[in-house]
Amino acid sequence: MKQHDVELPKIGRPRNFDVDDALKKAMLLFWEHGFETTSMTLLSKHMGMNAPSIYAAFGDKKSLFLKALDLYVGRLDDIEAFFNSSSTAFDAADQMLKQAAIRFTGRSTPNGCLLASATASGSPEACDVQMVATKIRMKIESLLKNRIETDLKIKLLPKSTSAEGLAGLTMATMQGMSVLARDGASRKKILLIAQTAMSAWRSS
Amino acid sequence: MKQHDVELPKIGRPRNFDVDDALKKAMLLFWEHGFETTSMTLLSKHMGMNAPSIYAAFGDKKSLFLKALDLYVGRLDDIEAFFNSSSTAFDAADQMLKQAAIRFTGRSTPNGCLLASATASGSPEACDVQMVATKIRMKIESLLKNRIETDLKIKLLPKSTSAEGLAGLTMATMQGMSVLARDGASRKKILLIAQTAMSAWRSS
DNA sequence: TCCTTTTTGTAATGATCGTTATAAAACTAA
DNA sequence: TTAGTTTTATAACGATCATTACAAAAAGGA
Repeated sequence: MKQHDVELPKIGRPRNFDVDDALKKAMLLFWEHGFETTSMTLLSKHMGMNAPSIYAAFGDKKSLFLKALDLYVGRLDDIEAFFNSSSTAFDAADQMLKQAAIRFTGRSTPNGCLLASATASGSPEACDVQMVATKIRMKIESLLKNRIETDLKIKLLPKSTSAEGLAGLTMATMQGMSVLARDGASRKKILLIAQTAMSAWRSS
Repeated sequence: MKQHDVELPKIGRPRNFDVDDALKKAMLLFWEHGFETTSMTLLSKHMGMNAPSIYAAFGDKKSLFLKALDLYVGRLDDIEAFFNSSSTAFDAADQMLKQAAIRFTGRSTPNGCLLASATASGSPEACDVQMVATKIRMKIESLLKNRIETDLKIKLLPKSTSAEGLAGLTMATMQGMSVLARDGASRKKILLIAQTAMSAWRSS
């Protein structure tokens, strides 16, 4: 899906790069090396653009990262729609973990989760970037918790179920799977962890 | 516990810093900001030592980080002994998660886990430091898996139990709890996640 | 052709990075 | 006091950081 929020000028020297392609390459670099530990030099090299072109097209490094993060996460509305269209909260969480396991162990992408690792640590100057990642995680967890509470209301889950506990465990498992994936764990192993986490739903 | 691997010289100008205290301060900084994103300038300031003193006492930044990591993790033999002295594998994992939850939400320490966040991302030059953290995680998981298999042999756990799945889930949960703790989740919340994760043991 | 507009490539900016050369300071031993 | 040893503080090192000034290049419109 192309981004058409930046309309191309009709006159002037034409660009010799594709905006979406360049952003995707930036995303992959941030995914692999993190926000602060990916240098503009490396970005410039892999994006096939000189630094001034990057700044003209995406703004400074922080803006570029936030755009890359958006590209990685996708629209939160879509996640909400996915949760709500799932037949059960269990299915929603199960599918999310399975898809995460697959994404974290892709052959043509870095291991782990961009959201989990790219801003896991940082200097004091980058704390606002960390806060953006934090807000995304909290939003996803909140959406999942709401979905669980829906099932609780219609007695699809036992009354003893802790929506906060299950939503929190699901998020923690997902972010933890990222760490293990970065350590080199196989897709089979990560999928097994996801499945094992879901077994907590049957006896909480 | 003092480190006595470096014996003090009897002559020469006396040091005006305490080795263990300085290392602890370095550990706290790495814990909060990560390996690459903690500068020598910041370390120097908080350790109360000039850069040359740091280099003389601890070696370069990488050596200092590895010593701080050792101080944080403690002896792996102790972890193994703790696992083996636990009455069950379940208790071992439960205690580990509970203690982690408490450690990740300490009032006088940074949130989250140094091991999880300090090397979560990094430039290509720092990949050997990441590998050290990876090896520690894999070792702990291996010890836990062995402990689970012991219980499996004496039928303390159902035959259908996946030692790899439970050990992996426990590690993933722990590392994931670190992310949520860094996001500001309360100790109560992190403890609830730990407890919820342990419920997977009752129905795997 | 010339003007305007936009992107390009090059090279530079000041700041900060990790690390170290140097010499004064502070101690013990003689 | 003097010599020897170690740590101190200062200041510098070259490298790299994110960012930008500048001018040539490449297009459309006149």
